[in-house]
Amino acid sequence: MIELRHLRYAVTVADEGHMTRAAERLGIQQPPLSQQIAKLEAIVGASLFKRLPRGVELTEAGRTFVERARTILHDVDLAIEATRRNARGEEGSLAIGFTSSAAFHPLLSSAVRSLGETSPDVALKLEEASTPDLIAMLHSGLLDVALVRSPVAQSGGLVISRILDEEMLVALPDRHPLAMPKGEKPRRIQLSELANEAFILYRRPSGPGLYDSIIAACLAAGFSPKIRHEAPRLLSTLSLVAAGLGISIIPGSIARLETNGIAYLRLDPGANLVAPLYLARKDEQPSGALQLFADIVQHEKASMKHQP
Amino acid sequence: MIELRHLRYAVTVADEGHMTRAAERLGIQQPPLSQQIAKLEAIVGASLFKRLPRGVELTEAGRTFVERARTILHDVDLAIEATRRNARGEEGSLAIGFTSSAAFHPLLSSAVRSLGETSPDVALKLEEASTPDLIAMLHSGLLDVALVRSPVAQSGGLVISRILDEEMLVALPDRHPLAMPKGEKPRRIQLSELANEAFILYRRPSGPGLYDSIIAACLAAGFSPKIRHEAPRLLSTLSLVAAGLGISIIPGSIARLETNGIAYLRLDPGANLVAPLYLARKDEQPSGALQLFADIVQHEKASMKHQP
DNA sequence: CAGTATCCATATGTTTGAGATATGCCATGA
DNA sequence: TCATGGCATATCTCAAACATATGGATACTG
Repeated sequence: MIELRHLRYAVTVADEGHMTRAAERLGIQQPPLSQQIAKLEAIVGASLFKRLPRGVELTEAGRTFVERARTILHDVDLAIEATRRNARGEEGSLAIGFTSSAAFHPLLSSAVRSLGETSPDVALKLEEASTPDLIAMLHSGLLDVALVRSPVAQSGGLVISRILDEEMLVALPDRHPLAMPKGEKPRRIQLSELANEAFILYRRPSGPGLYDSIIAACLAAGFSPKIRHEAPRLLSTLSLVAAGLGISIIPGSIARLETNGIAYLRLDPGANLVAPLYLARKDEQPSGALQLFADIVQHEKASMKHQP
Repeated sequence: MIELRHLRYAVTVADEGHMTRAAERLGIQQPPLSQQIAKLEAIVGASLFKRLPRGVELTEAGRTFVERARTILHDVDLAIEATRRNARGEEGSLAIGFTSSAAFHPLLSSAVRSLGETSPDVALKLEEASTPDLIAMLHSGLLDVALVRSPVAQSGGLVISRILDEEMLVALPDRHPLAMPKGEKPRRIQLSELANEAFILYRRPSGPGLYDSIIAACLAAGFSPKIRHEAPRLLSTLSLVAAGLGISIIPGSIARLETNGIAYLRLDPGANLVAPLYLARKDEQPSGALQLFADIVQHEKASMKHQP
């Protein structure tokens, strides 16, 4: 059976035109090289070299063979290198999913940007979907990784890592009595102060999310929130708040998107309400690109923590 | 060092998704296959397979590697096949040289035609030159084979094989007294009958050829031929004969080219004058195409001998 | 839930073939 | 004519591929 060793030997003998010198280059003695070339000629079923009194010369069939052998050896090197690059996350593909509430977190955008800069040959696919859809896509292999807001059901076979907790803010119409006039020192509001407010919450029709966390926190504060409106899209909640139809509680990263007509109040730490961000992936060895992305996410998170 | 064996093993494991079945296909036991895959992963420096409870699955890096491995293995098969085809004379190149007096022999044209039909992928190069030039081109490798009319000097390193002897004919103006009127039974002429004729011979400025053979035969017949004209091209001799300026002696194969105004007489066998045809090539193992051509020449010659 | 089956990895022994060494054969060069 | 160059052949050694035995982990079945 032909091996790459045979190709390396034939190419080197052809280059040297001299078996003894070729053997030296190859780090073996001349008799085994002579034998291996003879074996190769038997495998191929053709004479590749003319044995001359002083050295050897390729036959025409030998020229045909050595030319292709050279290309094959080069392709082998390329195959190894491409595989290594892929394993290092320098090339390949990565399908990243996220919920709408995770979409606006700067960590996602900075990590994606950083990955793009670090590994321009990695093909990225971004997918926004609900948490259950994201989980299903992870299981089916349509996604490699997903950023979600809650630890999820059907997480068997997945690794769900809590990346960070994001502060939740109270969004209320800027003319709301609780809204601080400009110039006044901002204070942290107690959740219980919202007991009589009309709530506008964003709720996905399927599966859990921040919605349930907010409900749970209100109950813990001693009241059942009056949910007057449920918006089908996250940004719709802010529009309704701006229109004066009620208040909402949203992750801090979203606050930056819409400030017109809306005032944002921070909650008292006792409210114990945060918007966690989870990174979910399959519980198996990750691809190079996925490993790199996870590393970048950790790195970007650490960078954000130390910003003023 | 990576070998084709590793590529074959990886591709088969990938195809089966199961090491034990892959080992069966490869004709080895499962433990050595597992070890060889591990060695390959060490050589490449990346994990190629995820080990699952039931079988294995390619990693993304593994997919990159196996895809290229598959191509490489196919290219190896192509390299072997192309080399075999070349060695069999089914592809490659052949540079054939011939003297002007050999050019018109039907053996050359039929052999070239036959080679073209047998091996359409052999690139042919035909070259007409003088005998010394042909010999020099053989030595320098510009030609692979040459058809010449005389055994040559500086033939060291060459194999000169006499292929056949071609009959020489006397060419004379059709109104020449020696020319038979149409209808009369043709007879063979004695060389000596030409003692008083004006000879027109084709002589190349350099080197021997049929010229010297003709001179020698005339001397053997008891006279020195009166050479009135020497033509620079072989066909010129026939033109001069047709013009009535003298007679010539030419190889029989050329007689078919020009019959207008010329009568051809056969010589008495005692004239001992023939136009030999030699095949000259380097004294080393021939390429596939050259070997095939030589075989075809022998075969065509045998075919011609048995034609009426 | 315990026993069994599946399937790959590890440990150890055997066999094979690549490579080393010694030497032969042939052509060239001095 | 003899020495040298250079590849081929003969024989031996040992590294590595492979076989066998077994282990470890997970899934399946009764």
